[in-house]
Amino acid sequence: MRIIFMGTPDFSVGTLEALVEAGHDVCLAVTQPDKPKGRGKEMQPTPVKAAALRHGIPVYQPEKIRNPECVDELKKYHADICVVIAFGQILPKSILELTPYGCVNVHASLLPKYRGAAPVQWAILEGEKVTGVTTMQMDEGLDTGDMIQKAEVPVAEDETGESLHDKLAAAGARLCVETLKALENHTAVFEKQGDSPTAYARMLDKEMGNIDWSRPAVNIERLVRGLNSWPSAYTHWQGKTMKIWRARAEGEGCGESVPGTVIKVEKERFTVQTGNGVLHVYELQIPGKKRMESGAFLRGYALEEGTVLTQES
RNA sequence: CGCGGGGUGGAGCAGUCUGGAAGCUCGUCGGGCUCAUAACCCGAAGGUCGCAGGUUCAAAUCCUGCUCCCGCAA
Repeated sequence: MRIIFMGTPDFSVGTLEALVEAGHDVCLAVTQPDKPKGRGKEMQPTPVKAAALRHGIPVYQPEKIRNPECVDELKKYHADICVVIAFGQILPKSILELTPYGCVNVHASLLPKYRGAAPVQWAILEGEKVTGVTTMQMDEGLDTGDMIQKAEVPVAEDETGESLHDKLAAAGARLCVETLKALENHTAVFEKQGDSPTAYARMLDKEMGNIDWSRPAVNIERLVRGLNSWPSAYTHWQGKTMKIWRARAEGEGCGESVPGTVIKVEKERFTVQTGNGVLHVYELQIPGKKRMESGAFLRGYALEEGTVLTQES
């Protein structure tokens, strides 16, 4: 099929390449404008743009896809279908109806669960054992279109936002190719979503990673895993930000110490009291340093039992 | 030129302000103790102190340039 691809971050790249690989004619890649990024605030192409350029696919980066001239631009390509995956802008009806097959979206959850911007991480934060990807025929609602196909992906015990992201990106790429095949063969079955049983998976932000030690340890562990590798869970120690990269919850009960207290320091880990249960910390990072094992941290810095980690710096 | 922290044996740190023999906690290797050990005791190896230049009798330490890493911000 002749495809207009719309996507922006890493998550989209695998699907773009799978479509090319499957022999489809990707005639245009629509992606967000370049933005200054990184420490030197240098302009960086989006991952989709970089991939498109590698494949010799034209790139279009509208500031606002809603502008009428964008629709005119897209019309020029006479595509059969638009494939949208993590594009980052809401599409107007005129674009949804632009091509014969309309717009198909790959969403990183088992819809109707976790509609919204960060379904991957929210599945971990909510403690899901299974999640997946869903393809759907887009409509004007946000992630509310009729579902076409799904693929389940189990959530591992030690799953992180990043590891799950990679798994789902790969699963989404495979599923998308399947879905296009079904559409082409007219064997696709559309299924209404109904109401979502979960809250809207709102965008992640840095503040979410600030650990509230009064919460249950299992929830904090999910926060650590779900927000790894971005934006990461963190706490404060000696006025410095301490990112927690790897931790495990254990037990129940609130103990005698206030939540956030380091109640035990061992050779390769230390243990923090939470509102319910304790959290063993295995890997962390402090400003100016790379991630390090707790053991390495404890050898170089004096972390004493009784120290309290706090939400405020 | 967005703000800031840092590069010291294999790991994590101290020492830098107030130049003057490389330190701490571990790891590794050898030996000992022990039923045994991630425990304890004894000993050993291992470092161009990120790179280059400068000042000095003398530089990890002061000055200049470069490079790599990281936190914040986006």
